[in-house]
Amino acid sequence: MSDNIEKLRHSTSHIMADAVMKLYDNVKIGIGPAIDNGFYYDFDIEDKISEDDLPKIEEKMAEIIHKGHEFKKEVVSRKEALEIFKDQPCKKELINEFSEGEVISIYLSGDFVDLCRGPHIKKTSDVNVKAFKLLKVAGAYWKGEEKNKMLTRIYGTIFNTPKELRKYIHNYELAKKRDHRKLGKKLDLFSIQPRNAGAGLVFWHPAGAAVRREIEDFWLKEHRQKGYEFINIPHIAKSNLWKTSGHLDFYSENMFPKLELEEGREEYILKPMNCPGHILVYKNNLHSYREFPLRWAELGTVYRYEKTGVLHGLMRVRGFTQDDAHIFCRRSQMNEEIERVFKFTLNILKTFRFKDYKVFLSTRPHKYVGKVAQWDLAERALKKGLENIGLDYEIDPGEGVFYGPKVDIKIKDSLGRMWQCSTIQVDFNIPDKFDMDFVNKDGNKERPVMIHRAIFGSLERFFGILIEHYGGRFPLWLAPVQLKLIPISEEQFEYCDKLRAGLLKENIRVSVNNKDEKLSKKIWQAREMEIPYMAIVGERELESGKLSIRKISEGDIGSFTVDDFIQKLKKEITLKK
RNA sequence: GCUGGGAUAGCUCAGUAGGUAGAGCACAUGCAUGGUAAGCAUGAGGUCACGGGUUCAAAUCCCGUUCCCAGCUCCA
Repeated sequence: MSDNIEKLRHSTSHIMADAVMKLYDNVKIGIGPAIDNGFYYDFDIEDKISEDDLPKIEEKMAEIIHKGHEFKKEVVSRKEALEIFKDQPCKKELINEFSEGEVISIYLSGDFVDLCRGPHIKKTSDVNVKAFKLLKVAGAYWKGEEKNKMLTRIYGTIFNTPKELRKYIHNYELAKKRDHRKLGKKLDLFSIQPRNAGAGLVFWHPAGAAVRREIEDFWLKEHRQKGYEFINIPHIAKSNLWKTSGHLDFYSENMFPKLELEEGREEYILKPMNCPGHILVYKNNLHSYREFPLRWAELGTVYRYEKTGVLHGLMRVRGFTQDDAHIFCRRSQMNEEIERVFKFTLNILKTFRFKDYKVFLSTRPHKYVGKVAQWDLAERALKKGLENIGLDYEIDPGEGVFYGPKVDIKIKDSLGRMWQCSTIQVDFNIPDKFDMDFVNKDGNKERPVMIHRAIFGSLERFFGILIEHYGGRFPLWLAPVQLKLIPISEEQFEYCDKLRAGLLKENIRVSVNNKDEKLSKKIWQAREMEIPYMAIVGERELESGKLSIRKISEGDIGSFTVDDFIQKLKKEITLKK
């Protein structure tokens, strides 16, 4: 965002606050910054504001804009500031947080005054009234803390010109069409059935499951090549396991209630993570340094009790499958393993043509287990790994897991919301808790380092991201149906069935449209379902043994013999284009 | 969980001075046998989210619950 547009947005948020204060009684103001794509302002207000009220506020803003008030900066003392904002508790709180000697400035525009660092545009009339729009109303905790009061937040946006505003709104509408929840229904990929099964529980329909299977196969092959072995663990285990791991103490609010069998017998717990299970496999044998590093992977399904308000399509669910792996190694191997995981991860993301992601290093949280020195060591190891492969990253302070710091890769959805997918976590603590060891060169027991990692994160979330990333038009290798056979009339139904059987043998996902419809409609239907290839089969094709092929992105691409076309498809599938 | 808005056919949605429900698509049947982006007709399909209340009468008004949407907080 350029400084210019940021100034404009921030200034417009002042104008909005001014308008709201003029329209409603007893308005207390929070903060009102510029953000990506717009601005917001938070209000503590007795009246309820709904989206229906926005036009009214916009009108008032237009009035203020037309008045052309100058934005004037004044530097004031703490005492003066407290006097100016004597009726504004949020502002007073902020003023009192200024350290001694820090410059406190206010900005005036007309009779509106705000505690503000600036900078601002010159005057309110520099805002083009046709280039701003208020977008939505939402609640937001004061200072972003759940224990604080919830304020009313109004979001808006502004651009330099009305044309840019229209473009933004247009793009936003287009982006909404890519929403995986919408496409999931349209393409019949999955469903979530709160009434019949429960919120946040995903049903993968045949089309969605076909994509998942393809992703899983790819994942499996890649991991095997990288020296991973696969294990499987049960979905429930006695609660003492979760006591040992620390989950009962540190993670219980995200866990489903315990499963009680008989009165007085031990309870069972539905796993919210896979690591304790993997550790039990480890601990069932004696290990030598010679085996290391051990890389154990599993597509492990976990269940987490998430608050209803956070559930979101496939992106945030209550039951999901992680492409989890745990690497057990010596300390001396740790750095190399971390680097390997980073490279592996980036490589896999590249296959799905992801380029636009952000990397975060999350450090020690408030609630943590273990010793600070070990945390520091783990954080340094991750940092070093990131730097060695030259990956740009941001620090996310206090966002680590309770047992260790992590590096996350977050990917944007169609509306720009970031979702954590890949994660790599270095853990010295759970090995401690489980008293894990291996025999070193000298015949002594030594504690292994554990690296937890997932590349997709969860298959559900990754699938959601993928649907939006491709806008529902999956590349051939992932497409639920790769080829639609379209007979022109009933005369070719039988021939198409035969063709289908042959193509299935070649591992092509193919289906026949045997509806009693016109050709043009069948083409339209296949396009609606984003099927990459169609083969039109009429009398001519039946006689010649050729297929008339249509590619979704290019239209009619001519005719091919069946064998040639199979080779063409297979080549494209292998290349994962 | 919190703030605001919602929940009507498989899907997208109409249905405000309270009077027991409609459209398009999809589905089934019939007609049409169609050559590269939606042929015509007919039919079937709904405890209007769930539970309570007000009323002679509730999809419609009120309360609660569940879930959904946009944010916030929290997370893969």
